[in-house]
Amino acid sequence: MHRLGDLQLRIMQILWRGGPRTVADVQKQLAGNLAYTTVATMLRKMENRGLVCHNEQDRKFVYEPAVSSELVTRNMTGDLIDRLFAGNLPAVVNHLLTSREVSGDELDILENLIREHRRAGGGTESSP
Amino acid sequence: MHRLGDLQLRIMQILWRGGPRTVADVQKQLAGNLAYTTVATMLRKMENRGLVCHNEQDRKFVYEPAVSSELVTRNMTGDLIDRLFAGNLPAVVNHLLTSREVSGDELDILENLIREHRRAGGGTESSP
DNA sequence: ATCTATATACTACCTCGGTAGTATTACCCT
DNA sequence: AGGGTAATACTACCGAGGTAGTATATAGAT
Repeated sequence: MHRLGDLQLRIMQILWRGGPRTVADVQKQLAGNLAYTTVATMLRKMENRGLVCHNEQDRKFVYEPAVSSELVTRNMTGDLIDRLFAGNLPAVVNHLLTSREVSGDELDILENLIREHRRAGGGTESSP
Repeated sequence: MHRLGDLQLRIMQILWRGGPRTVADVQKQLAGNLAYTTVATMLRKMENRGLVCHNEQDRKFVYEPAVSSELVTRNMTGDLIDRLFAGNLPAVVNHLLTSREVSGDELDILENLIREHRRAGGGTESSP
């Protein structure tokens, strides 16, 4: 469902930041001088896809996200994990650890994340 | 560099398995009855992109991967992590833990992964 | 009343993934 | 030698992301 291209994702990220939202503002915040009409066209296409919506105000379209950052992130990562790792979460993390430079500090953070998640009731008990 | 579509990735996965590699074999192993020419065309396009290469043998093209599974996996995950998480690995793991059902067993496995990785010399010491 | 600046709408074009039909080549069998 | 069979080559087409030009409406200034 949600497989966003580069430009679309960058636009969503601008809208998610909650700042200004007219076409002109989005264009200004997009690094890389895209034509005004390019941004406007993209926003219209994205609205057709249900990614954003707009209100008219003062003759200008003011856009806002129609889907949350969490949902898009979840869909996109889930999609990749299914395609590359058959949904196997430990395989993902293993790949991340072995294919990247991970600092000791980061390893600490990861351990804490897991600990907290376990305490926070996360963990579908499986083998009792 | 490496942003593979669904069909391309499924074909690579078949080739990575090391089994038979003629067009007919790839077609057979692809679930979902695609036309023979579809598979052949896709393989030719993928060869142009440097994803696979072929040798002729007995009047048949025998394909094999030109890039490793590890490289493609690394590029695709890295691409997504850069686009969604600005390269922040802990943010990725945090998202994975909070957006999915993770069993207690899986949490154990993750902790072990991190421990082993730390022992195995992984961990670019940062704050000495 | 008209001109100008700005905003949106429409259209066009390119690339790429995906899908497949048609054409061509070459082997093999009788 | 001729015909079937199986392989590759070429071409075409669709949808989507991305890019932008042209047309049109409209508010504001003089």
